[in-house]
Amino acid sequence: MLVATWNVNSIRTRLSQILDWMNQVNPDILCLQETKVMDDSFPVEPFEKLGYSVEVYGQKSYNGVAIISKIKAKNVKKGFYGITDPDQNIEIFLDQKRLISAEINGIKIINVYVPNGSSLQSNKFAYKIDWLSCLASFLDEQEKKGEIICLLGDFNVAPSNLDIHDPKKYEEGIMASEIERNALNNVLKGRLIDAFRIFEKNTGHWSWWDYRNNAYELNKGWRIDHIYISKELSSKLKSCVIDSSPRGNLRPSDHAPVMIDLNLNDINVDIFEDEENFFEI
DNA sequence: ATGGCAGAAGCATTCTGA
Repeated sequence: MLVATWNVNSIRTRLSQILDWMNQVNPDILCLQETKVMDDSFPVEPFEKLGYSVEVYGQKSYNGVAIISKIKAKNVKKGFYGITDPDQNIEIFLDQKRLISAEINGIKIINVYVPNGSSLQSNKFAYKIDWLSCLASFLDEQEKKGEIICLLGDFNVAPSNLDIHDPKKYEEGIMASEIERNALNNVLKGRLIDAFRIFEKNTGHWSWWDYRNNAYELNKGWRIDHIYISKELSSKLKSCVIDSSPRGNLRPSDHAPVMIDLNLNDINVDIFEDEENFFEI
């Protein structure tokens, strides 16, 4: 089962590129971020023609997430919900559509578009840290329910200096600061694994290249789009790749898709049954 | 330190992103 994430930076502008990519790659689940469109304007039909079901949670101009899947998603939820931590106030996050979750093949798919934060001095940075704190509480609730998780999307955080083309230049800057990395690690809490790092230990692999300064041509990128999976799923993980080729398209998104392949041959497979073969982090 | 490039809204230019 192929599960992919892609910040497409406008579904309407990128539609033909997304369909082309889906025809080539044939993903089972594609999670999109920055769709930038209200739900009633989302181009659902082209995906349905390809045999996919579409779930959207969008707004005008900014943000917006979607889950596109061959198997219809169950228990679709939009935004944060079910958080019991009294310190969290989800009301303040309602106006920005950044999270959609659903059950597919017994796996809880959580598709996120984490706020960028602008700069460490900005109010938006505090919002980013608060949003990640709320996401941690949200994951706590999923863990309580015993959910098998695939948390994926645009995190706007490079987890380590290996994930930045010039870490010295961006040291303690936005997407690279210790505060953001700690906030992300507090979401993961060791219960979720970075699928990409199971296979690749070296630097030089990016999922985002700035539109400016010829960053893609110079391969000056960052790895900020991630797929995190429950430990229970790690024995089912066959691969995790970043497909940088769409970044070379005419009028590309500034992000590339990231994809995992899970070995779920039978939709009724009990994913709890062989837990003896975990990868080490 | 700043801008650079791109998309949306809307029709000139501003806001936002990363």
